[in-house]
Amino acid sequence: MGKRILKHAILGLLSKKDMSGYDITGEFKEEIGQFWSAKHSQIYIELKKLLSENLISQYIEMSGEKLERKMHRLTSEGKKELEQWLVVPDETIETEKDVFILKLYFIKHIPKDKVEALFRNQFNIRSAKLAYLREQYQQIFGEQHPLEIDADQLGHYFVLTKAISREESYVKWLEQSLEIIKKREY
Amino acid sequence: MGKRILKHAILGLLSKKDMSGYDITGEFKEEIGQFWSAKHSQIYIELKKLLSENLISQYIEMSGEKLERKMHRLTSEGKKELEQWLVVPDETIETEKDVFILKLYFIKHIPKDKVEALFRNQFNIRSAKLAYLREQYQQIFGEQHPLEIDADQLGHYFVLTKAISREESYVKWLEQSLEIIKKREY
DNA sequence: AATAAATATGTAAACATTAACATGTTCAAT
DNA sequence: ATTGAACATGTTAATGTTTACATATTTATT
Repeated sequence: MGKRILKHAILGLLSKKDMSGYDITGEFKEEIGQFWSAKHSQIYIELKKLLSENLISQYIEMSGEKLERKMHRLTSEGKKELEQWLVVPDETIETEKDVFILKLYFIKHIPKDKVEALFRNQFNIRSAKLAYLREQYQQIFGEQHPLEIDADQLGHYFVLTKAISREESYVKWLEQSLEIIKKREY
Repeated sequence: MGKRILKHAILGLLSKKDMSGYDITGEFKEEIGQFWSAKHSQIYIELKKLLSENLISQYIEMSGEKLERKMHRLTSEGKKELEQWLVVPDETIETEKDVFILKLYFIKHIPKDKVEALFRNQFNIRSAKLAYLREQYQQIFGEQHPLEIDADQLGHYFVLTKAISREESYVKWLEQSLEIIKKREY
């Protein structure tokens, strides 16, 4: 990190439509949250920074009589910044941190029954995630062929298929590994 | 984060053998670095913290005449702390951040030729990583059957197979997705 | 003998992230 | 009418992480 990813993630989200900080917080709870996310406390601060950098502008929309929604819109500068960032290839890959696998590296110090419990827990969480992602896919793309997907939806398509692929691979590996654990005298 | 993962990662590494800060830094450049890593600046500070918490002890080993290696060893308290941490199932999964996929979500704003360049770049990096991991696997486990692997090596086996599985899935998805990009008018 | 790479440890500043604190509005259900 | 959930925005403190600064030794190569 240290590369202002959140800055550009927000610029990207705002390139789709104007949003409030609350909206952006919500986006990170949807599919893109599988690959980047942030808490509202960080988002409001980043929005301020982007305003002071003139990459976005702000206007107020009212929800009812008193409740303000501070909406944000990309400036032409912001759009330029986003487009420049998007085309730069990343030479290195950051560590995709995974505490479960880290723990497994130290399996020697985990009693066999606890290992099985850890595996089952991880299997349940990952399976649930996979089911959710597949449901999302069905709802949005149904039986649509990838070549027929609207250009506006292509980013969404790739994110969803990537997330599904990641979880399928994870679940499959969990099943295979648990089998090994069970079969071994340990 | 905010859950002292590095603390426990270091305790775990020290459970295998006594190590210096430099050694630990090196470990995070090996396979376990696929799932957790830290820079030496963070590690030396964490070691100090662990010392003050009495979870590790320190002694000096000399490399030559003047060059000190400050070795660290788990205390019984440290071992207990590690064992307790290992068996706690994690209820939530942290976002596995991936800047490439984040960028892809905003593909609408990337010119087609640049998209292909980004894909090729990612393909090259991921393929190289996969090749390295497979080589490691061959060197360490060869044609050995998982049921015959030494208990001491089991953690290593799972970390390596998980990393390989992750990269295989990634590369496959990259190939399929690039095919779609190429076939579409975009 | 000189040099570069690897070994070895540390600190400081900047930046990123989370958790907790803090407040108020609107909408839906009872 | 009340209550709870969702909507909405912010700040502060603590923690985690990276980058850059800083220094010195040992080993292998030329």
